[in-house]
Amino acid sequence: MRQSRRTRVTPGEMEIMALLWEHGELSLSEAQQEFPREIGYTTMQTRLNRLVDKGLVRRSTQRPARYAATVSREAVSANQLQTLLDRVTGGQIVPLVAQLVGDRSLTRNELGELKRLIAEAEQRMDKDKNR
Amino acid sequence: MRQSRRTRVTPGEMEIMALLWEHGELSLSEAQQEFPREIGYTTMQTRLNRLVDKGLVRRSTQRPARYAATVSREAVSANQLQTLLDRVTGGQIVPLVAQLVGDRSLTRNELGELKRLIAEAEQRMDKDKNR
DNA sequence: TGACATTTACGACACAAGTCATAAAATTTA
DNA sequence: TAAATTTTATGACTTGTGTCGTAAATGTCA
Repeated sequence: MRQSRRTRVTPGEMEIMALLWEHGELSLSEAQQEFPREIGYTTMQTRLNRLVDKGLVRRSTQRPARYAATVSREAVSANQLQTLLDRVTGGQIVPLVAQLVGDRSLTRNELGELKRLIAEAEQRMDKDKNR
Repeated sequence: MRQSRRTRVTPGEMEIMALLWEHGELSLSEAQQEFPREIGYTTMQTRLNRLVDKGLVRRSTQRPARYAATVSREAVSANQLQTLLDRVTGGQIVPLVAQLVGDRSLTRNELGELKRLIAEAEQRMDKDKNR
């Protein structure tokens, strides 16, 4: 899990990361154009460079430099989820899921998928046991 | 749900809110002493006052003023969970739960509780249907 | 009441993050 | 190759948050 411990990513930084995760490598000008909002060219430049300083983005050496994420969306998501989990329920999953399914009305289909997820987890558990 | 839409709470602010949620009303000096880390008296003062400015904390008028949270832990948690949900899976619950149960090994007991949660949600759904 | 302690009001400084302007350097094109 | 365009490097300003110091106001007690 490398040095990823210090993966503190602000909402604003997430915007940029999301862009790179979606499009892959982007040049500065491409990044500016693909960005969902209006944003100054040099603003995008600064933000990308700061992400590079943090090690979350890599900049190629070729002439029109290309920027790409160095961490996966999954890794960052997992990290944020864990942080929230710790803060909201002290790391306990059940209460979090309770809040999740309790606060909104799920479709029958979603409920079915959740059941399937749990069944799979049980199977994995049985498998481990028999190993 | 009032104007709570703008409940953006930074990690640092959460520390203070957690303190108030746990202990209820606190005076400034109490807050400083109960705080898990060493923190300057006036630092705590500033942080509490800024939270008051934001409307997340209320300050009483009595002499040694008492500070108390104006929003519940549940409300803020729900808000943060929703934000994460939107960012990580575009608001879809199933993938989020998948990541949750997939990344770690749950106990048989936890799995049982999760099944119960889902069963309850199904019952609520049936109830609505028959109403 | 006068001294000591606590509480409060203010202001200051640092750093991270968002915003962008300007100008130098490199590349493209006429 | 010279002009126009694009890319890059710097620096600046702003806001929000964390950290305190100082001093005035208020409260307590001998």
